[in-house]
This record gives sequence, C-alpha cells and structure tokens, in this order.
Amino acid sequence: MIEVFKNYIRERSSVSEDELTQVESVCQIKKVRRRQYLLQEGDVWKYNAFVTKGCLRTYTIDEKGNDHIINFAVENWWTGDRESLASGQPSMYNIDALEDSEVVLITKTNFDKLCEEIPAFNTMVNAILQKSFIVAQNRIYTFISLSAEEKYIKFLEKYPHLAKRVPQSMIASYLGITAETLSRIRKQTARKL
Amino acid sequence: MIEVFKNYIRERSSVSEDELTQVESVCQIKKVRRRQYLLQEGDVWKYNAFVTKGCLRTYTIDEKGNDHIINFAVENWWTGDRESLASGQPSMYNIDALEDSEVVLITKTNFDKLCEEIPAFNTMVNAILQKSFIVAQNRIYTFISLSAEEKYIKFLEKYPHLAKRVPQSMIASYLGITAETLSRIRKQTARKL
DNA sequence: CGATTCTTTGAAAACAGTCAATCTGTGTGG
DNA sequence: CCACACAGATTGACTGTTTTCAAAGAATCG
Repeated sequence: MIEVFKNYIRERSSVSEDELTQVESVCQIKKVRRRQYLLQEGDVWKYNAFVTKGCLRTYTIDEKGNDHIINFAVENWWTGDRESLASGQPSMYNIDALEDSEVVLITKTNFDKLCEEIPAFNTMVNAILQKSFIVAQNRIYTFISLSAEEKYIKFLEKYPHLAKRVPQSMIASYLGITAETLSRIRKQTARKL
Repeated sequence: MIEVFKNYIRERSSVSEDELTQVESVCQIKKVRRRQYLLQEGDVWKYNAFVTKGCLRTYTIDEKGNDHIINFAVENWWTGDRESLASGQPSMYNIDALEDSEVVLITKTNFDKLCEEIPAFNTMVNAILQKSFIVAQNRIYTFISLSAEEKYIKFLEKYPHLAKRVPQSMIASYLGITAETLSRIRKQTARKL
C-alpha cells in the first residue's frame, strides 16, 4: 500500500527515486480497523498521516452528545490534527475509521527533516497546505452563503464518490444539519428531477 | 507605514536587516480609501497583501444581493485571494476598505523569489499559511457545531477589537446570520448579564 | 441641521431541529 | 434458509429558531 503514497508523491513533485527511498524509510504503516480510533480527543497528535486505503473521519462531540464531522479522508488524502501537531496541545478532535483502512504515518521530526533535506518534497508539502487552505475557505463560503439544500447539492457535485461511500447521517453532520433534515431535502430534491 | 511590515517580519522570523532591505525593495505601498476596492469579483488577484493600517473585508454577493463576508483584515493581517493567485483564475471575491487603509503589495513573482532566496522568509510564510489553515478549520468547527448566539459570543472573545471597529451588520454577515438576528441575540445576551 | 448609515423592533412565514415511531436493508447465528 | 438483531433512513407532529419585510429609532458625519 505504500506504493499508493509513492505514486502520489511522484505525480505531484519532482522527488527523485533515491529521495523517495529516503521518504519511505521513515514511513510507518498503520492499519486501522472500522470503528477503531486513529486519534482520540485529549491526546496529542504527533504525525503527518496519509491515507492509502479506506476512509476516516475527523469529528468532535458536543455536550449534548451530537457529533460534528470536520473532515473525511479517503485514499490519497491527508488526515490528522495540524493544530495539535503544531502546538503540542491535546487535540479536540477524534479520528476514526469508517472502513478498514491503512494509513502512512511520519513523525513530525522526520517529516520536518524530509522537508529540509528534500526541497522538492518541501515544495509539494507547501502546495498541499495551500490547497487545504483554499478548500477550507471554500467550505466557509458554503456555510455563510448557502441553504441546507444548496450545500447538499454542492457536496454531491464536489464529492460524488464520498456521497456513495459514507452514511447519509454523516454527510448531514459534515454539512452542519441533522440527518432528518437531510432526508427531507433528498425527498424534495428527488421530486424536482 | 512599511515599518509596521518590517516589524512584523522581525518579530516572527530571523530575517536579517540586509534581507529586510531586499524585501522592502519589492514592496509596493497602496493606499485604499474607505469604500474603495482592492479587488473586484472577476479580476485576477496577483499579489500578496499585508495590511499596515486600516481595515478591509473580503466578501461575495449572491443573486439576491446579500453580501457574505469571508474575512476581515486589520493591521498585521494578510489579505487577498490565495485561490485566484494560485490558479490565475478570476476571483469570486470582492475586497474593499472599511476604513482608510494602507496595504503592502508584493507581486507573486517577487514574493516567490523572496521565498527562494531567503530561507527564513520562506519558513515564516509557511508558518503563516499553516496558521491560516488552522484558523479556517476552527471557523468551520463553529459553523457546524455552534448556534448563532454561541458563534457571536465566541467571536467577541476571539476578536474583541474587531467587534468594536466593524459595523454589527458586517459581523452578522461574517457569522452567517442576518443583522436582525444578531440584534436580537445581543438584546438577549445583554439581559443575561 | 439634514442626510446617510446603521440598528432595533414587530409580525408573519419559512426553515430546521427534536423526539418517537416505523421502515428498510444487511449481516449473523441458529 | 430463516429469524432476528442492528444500523441507517424515513416519516409525522410539534417546537424552536431564523429569515423576511417593513417601519421606526439611534448614531454619525459633513
């Protein structure tokens, strides 16, 4: 499964095969079974994590027991908690697997070293960070501008594969609405077609 | 006013005074009067922009004519449209000044060159990007998890200075609620104290 | 002071959330 | 292969929140 990660790097950087070997040497493969945690609230997150197989979610649980999904991550996506990683503070998020999954872990120390020693790797990482920010900002835009129905339609357009893979109730959580509301929206939307 | 920018760099990086001069040499100062645009929807954004004085907002206008504020930027904050800058595509955002302001502009080309030639500058830029992402993610969290009142209270805690500086109706827009709703929330919240 | 901008208020309507019950599909063990 | 359990989705009735539209009331600025 590490090949998935290596191909990812090959596709979006000019990291050489020798350097790729160096990257691989600090990779740690972790299998995460369905429902198993990769990170639990209160723990400090210490890695950069790349998903090579499966699907995970990052979420919080509020006082009422409702969970709120911040992010999904499938193959070729990154996951983890950048905030906890950067600050060294306990994470406010949980990450668990929705399917049996496999993740490549690189410790912060090793990761920073790779960035220092392999300029092409550093460039790629910055490009990814940049893109993550843009994606986050677009999501903010949907929250302040769109109705529940519009958000759902946009989600379907943007992540059609995820919509098929993840329970509806979790999509609702990701969109910031209840499962019941999403169910009603779907009924309405279907009528329109 | 460029001193504001230089102090900002001094405080969060180890860029030398010589290098600072190099940075300064590619800086372009732009005064933006209240209500004047720094960027208009449809234009391509080509700079990195740092605010040395005043206050600006980034927003979109929907079909109904409602505006939705994505971001505020005051002294020592960055502004602009990273998405348009990265992609070269026309921006979907407007940026205008809420007060008479002053902004330092660095073209993408020059900025990239600074990042290449001054490692400490590059490191600082990455740290800022990282932080921007974390801030964006926290904002997403507030949208999916909090009620209108909670979002407002959190905003007050996080940006007390902004709350005094910016019209309420714009804070409402930033929070994704109407000005009327915010007014009612304030009345309620005041009663509680 | 007059003009403009911003905030507040009221009443009605639209929207989304809650709770409880039912329905559907899937997989497991007997 | 069936019966059952379980998780997820749907539905209904009700409640609560937020928006909308229109009007009136502050506040600010030249």
